[in-house]
Amino acid sequence: MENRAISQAVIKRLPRYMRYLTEMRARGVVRISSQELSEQMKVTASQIRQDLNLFGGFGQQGYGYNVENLIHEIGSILGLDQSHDIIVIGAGNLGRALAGYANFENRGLYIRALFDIAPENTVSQVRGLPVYSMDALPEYLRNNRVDIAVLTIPKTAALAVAQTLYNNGVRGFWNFAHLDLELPADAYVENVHLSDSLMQLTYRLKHQ
Amino acid sequence: MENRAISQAVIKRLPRYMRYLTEMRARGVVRISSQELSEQMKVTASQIRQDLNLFGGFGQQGYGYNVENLIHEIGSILGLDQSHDIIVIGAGNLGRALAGYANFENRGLYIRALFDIAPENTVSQVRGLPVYSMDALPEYLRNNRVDIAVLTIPKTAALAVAQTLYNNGVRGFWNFAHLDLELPADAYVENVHLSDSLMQLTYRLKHQ
DNA sequence: TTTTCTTTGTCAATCCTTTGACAATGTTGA
DNA sequence: TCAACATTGTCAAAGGATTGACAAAGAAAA
Repeated sequence: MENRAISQAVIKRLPRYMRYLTEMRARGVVRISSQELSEQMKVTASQIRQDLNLFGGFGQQGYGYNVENLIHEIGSILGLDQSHDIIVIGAGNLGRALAGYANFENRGLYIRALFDIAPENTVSQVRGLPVYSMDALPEYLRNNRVDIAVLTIPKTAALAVAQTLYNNGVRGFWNFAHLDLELPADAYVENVHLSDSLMQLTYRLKHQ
Repeated sequence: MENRAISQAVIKRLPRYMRYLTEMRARGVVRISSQELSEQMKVTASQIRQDLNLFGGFGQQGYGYNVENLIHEIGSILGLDQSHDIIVIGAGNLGRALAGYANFENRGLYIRALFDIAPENTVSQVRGLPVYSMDALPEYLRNNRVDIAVLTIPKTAALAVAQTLYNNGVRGFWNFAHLDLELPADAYVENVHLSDSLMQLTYRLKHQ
């Protein structure tokens, strides 16, 4: 696709554009100028135009951007034009919460199964999704495509499980365990540290 | 405390320092140089020294930093030296997952209660925490201190609930609803958009 | 003690990101 | 069809963040 290096800052903003545009489309908005969008999103119009232009000119002088088209383009940039098969490791509250996200499927993100070490969790089902024992993981990986594994397990278990997944071809990791996962360079790990974000809040409560 | 403006970038890094240092302390590490820490955290030593110096000199030339002391100092910067009373609005899987975080209490973060609109959820209990009906919220707020409200409710309900909370004195909001909450300037809102982070992962899977 | 070594705190240079400005271009209305 | 208008795409300037370098300060060793 594009060849210039896109900065992390820009990539982080794309899903946010997506959210606002999808919201607008739901309200029946057909076209939008960078100026209007910037007012709603509380960013500069210049930044929006600059960001979008990194990927090609999606707008039209004198007109603005077509909302539907822009959603399509940004979705394609984000890889949401192709479907992703996802499994969740750890069927605790967090794992079940993520597996239950209703909107993922609209974006081609399909949760296929959950895995858990505790027998009590392997009996029931979440949203009709199968919950398997961890023992069944290697075999599952041999027989099923998995693009992304969501890790909602304790940090003590995370690295070993991630390595098993990696060795069986999984390259996308959405990690909620409390450590920064380190895997070979061809694996893509998104570490989510929820408590880090809470601490930013306590910082601001104290200082502002 | 300090008077210079601290950039958002720095504040985001503080909890990460905290994590690595706590981990080290658990392994019995007593002192650490910015050089060693930088190697483990994969950042530059210069950045660590620069960050810490914004808040005062916690190190000692020729020695480095005392791990215990540094944890204490960063904790204080982050406001973890004072206790925070927290309630969770929405007792679904996500709300229960956050209410169940074991490590919060070590940091002075006390989850006091959950609230939910659905009767089925108000009967049971999470970790011994009371789960109240949403109707009971205004009265609870009149009788109890609440520093932070965690919102794990649908975006359609989020703004109205947040305004009720704000009007009853709550100023900290950890928002998981799929919208950017807008409240008066003296409220501190930390918006967490989990699906945004997943999309960064799909971006990288597609492009790298 | 004294010397050598280590490592911080800090400054300036570099690098990256954001913003403002405007020519180019297509839209809209007459 | 043409003139007036709106808005993009893009460039350069301004603003922030990160890095490298080194003097100052204390630790460790002799």
